[in-house]
Amino acid sequence: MPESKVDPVETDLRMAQDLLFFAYRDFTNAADVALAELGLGRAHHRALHFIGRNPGITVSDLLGILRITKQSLARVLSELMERGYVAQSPGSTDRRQRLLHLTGAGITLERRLFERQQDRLRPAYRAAGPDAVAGFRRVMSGIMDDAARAYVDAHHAKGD
Amino acid sequence: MPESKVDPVETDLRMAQDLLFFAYRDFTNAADVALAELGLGRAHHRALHFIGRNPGITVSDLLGILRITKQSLARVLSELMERGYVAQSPGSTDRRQRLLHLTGAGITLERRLFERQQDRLRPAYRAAGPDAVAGFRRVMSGIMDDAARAYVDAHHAKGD
DNA sequence: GCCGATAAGTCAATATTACTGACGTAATTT
DNA sequence: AAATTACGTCAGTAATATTGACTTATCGGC
Repeated sequence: MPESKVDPVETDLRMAQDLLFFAYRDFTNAADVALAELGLGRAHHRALHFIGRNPGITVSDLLGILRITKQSLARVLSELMERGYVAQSPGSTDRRQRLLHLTGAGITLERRLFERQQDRLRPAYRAAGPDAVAGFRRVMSGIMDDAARAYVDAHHAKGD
Repeated sequence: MPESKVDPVETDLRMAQDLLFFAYRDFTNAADVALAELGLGRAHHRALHFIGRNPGITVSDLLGILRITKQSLARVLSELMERGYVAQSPGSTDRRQRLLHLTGAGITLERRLFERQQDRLRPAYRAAGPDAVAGFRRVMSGIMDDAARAYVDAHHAKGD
């Protein structure tokens, strides 16, 4: 593979800065209207997403994914629990743990937010085609750090 | 192109949520250490980037790109001007405008921040290869809105 | 069974980034 | 001359994040 020796030129990397800024801005914006109706923000959406994708996740594992402080997460989590979107249950082997999961209402809300993001994502994927999507995956995986890449690999294994 | 009829399945779209979160998180984090040393934040970096890529940009055009309010930008811009990273000059045809550009120090700082992001981007691009990068571009362009796509197309035309 | 380490929650204070709405000034357009 | 535009600014507020210290309950090793 001779292309792996070709150094990406600076203009390519400049473009990537723009792509990441705009795509992330508009992708996250997609769910904002639905969130604002409920008085919730993006931090709540992120928590809902990762709890929904990882039912029974511990607080410390969630902290490790989000990379925010315990205090920042505590506010978001207690609001989500007050409103009945998230519930806790003590760990079966380790009772210090409070395993997090979405309630029925939480699943419904998370799905609604996901649908708004699908509206942006689905046309982009269809227009770009499967090969482009595979390339997108490879580049995005390469940008994130090792721990994040391990998470993605574990959750979205090839034959999954 | 039969693949354009294939609907992306939900697991693909779920993966995209993870990819966007982690790649954006780690990409933006890359410049944070250098920013923190100077007491600056990501908002300052974003302004430096778009002024640097668009010398002479007007305040309202910059507002349209960043999609923040005038007040949020004002604070960031005045800090950057106080510290001598950004300067203004009146528009030649329309003297109401304050055209923004980086000073020598601003160019140096922006380049330093860019280098930290290159450290993440360059290995990802090299490992993924040119075809993957092209796919990455197509998908990311598809996710952003029309105005953002027009900006990217104008700034990074095929034969550029 | 004791004891250090761990999981989680909490308190207090603060910073960054963002928002809304209103108002003022200068320059341009009609 | 009047309306509009570009920019700046003031006041108040909200969401998200931070650091540091402290408590409670539980676990694991000795």
